[in-house]
Amino acid sequence: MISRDQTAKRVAAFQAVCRIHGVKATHQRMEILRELAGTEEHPDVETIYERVRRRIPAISLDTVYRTLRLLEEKGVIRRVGSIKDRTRFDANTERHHHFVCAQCGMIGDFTSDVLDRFPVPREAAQMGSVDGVYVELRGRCRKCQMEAKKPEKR
Amino acid sequence: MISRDQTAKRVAAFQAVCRIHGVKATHQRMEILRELAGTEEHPDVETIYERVRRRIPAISLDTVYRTLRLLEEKGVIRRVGSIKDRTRFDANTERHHHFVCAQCGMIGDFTSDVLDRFPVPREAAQMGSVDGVYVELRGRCRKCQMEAKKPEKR
DNA sequence: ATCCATCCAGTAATGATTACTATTTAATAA
DNA sequence: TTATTAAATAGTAATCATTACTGGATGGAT
Repeated sequence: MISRDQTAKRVAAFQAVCRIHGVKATHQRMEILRELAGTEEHPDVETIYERVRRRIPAISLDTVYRTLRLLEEKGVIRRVGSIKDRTRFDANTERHHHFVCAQCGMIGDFTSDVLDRFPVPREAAQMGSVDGVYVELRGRCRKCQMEAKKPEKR
Repeated sequence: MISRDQTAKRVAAFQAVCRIHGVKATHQRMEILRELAGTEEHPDVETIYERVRRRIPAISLDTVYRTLRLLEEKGVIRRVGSIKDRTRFDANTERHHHFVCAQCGMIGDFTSDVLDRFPVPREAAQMGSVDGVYVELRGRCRKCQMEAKKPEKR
């Protein structure tokens, strides 16, 4: 669980970004960010929509999409999860990487000094300038491993 | 460019896979794989479709999608490129990683001993079993860098 | 408190991918 | 080689996530 302080900090940071970029810090935007900043689940758009709806029943799905695009543009959040159909989001912009369960889609954060110090190979450097490294470990999460072992459920 | 030998080898390997798994090695499937195995471009579905159409004019887009799914299931090809909308494919199943140009979508292969030896952090290992590591370097390719420098084109 | 550019709700449109069905074909054996 | 049959294909419709559009609503500077 993310601490209230941490969540509040991220929301406050967004308000600062709004002033700088001249975009409005509306109720909808704050709630969407608050929702994302308060979880480690890396939710998808539909999930964020459902949850924000509990606070703002009339909010539209398009607003959620638009807001997430805006937040990403401003560098406040990031898109996570390769290949898969539904895009998932992360309000943690500190340097970290992801473990993804191929079965249930669970995403977990981890850090790695090795990856942080990763020297770009000459071979790759020759292709162009490198802005970032995206790393994803793929596997089967603990929970899915357990369930695979005891197929007692019918 | 991929050598004819290499391409032929990949196609032959697929025929073997077909016999083992009891799926038919049809003309369409062979041509789709031949197309993908003969390029280093990591093409998307539409591109593969257009190219195979030159050899099999009546082929349907659905067949291309179905075949690529099949090839991926059998471990003959891989999906590449995170986040983006159009999925791209790679017939090179040897251990390697990708450089992706955020501007034009160019994808290049590279290898890295550091990444191949990457020890899964305890933190990540606790989340579950790790099957694979997906690494992607994101940046701007040489060509796009050049074009950005001389904005003479109107 | 007012004004106006920006934003939002509701809904339609888009674009990639998948599903469906009647017809064709690959693979096996006679 | 030909017959047989399950599997594969072509053509097209359907689906699903995401994006676009529009008239009405709202944040925030004055």
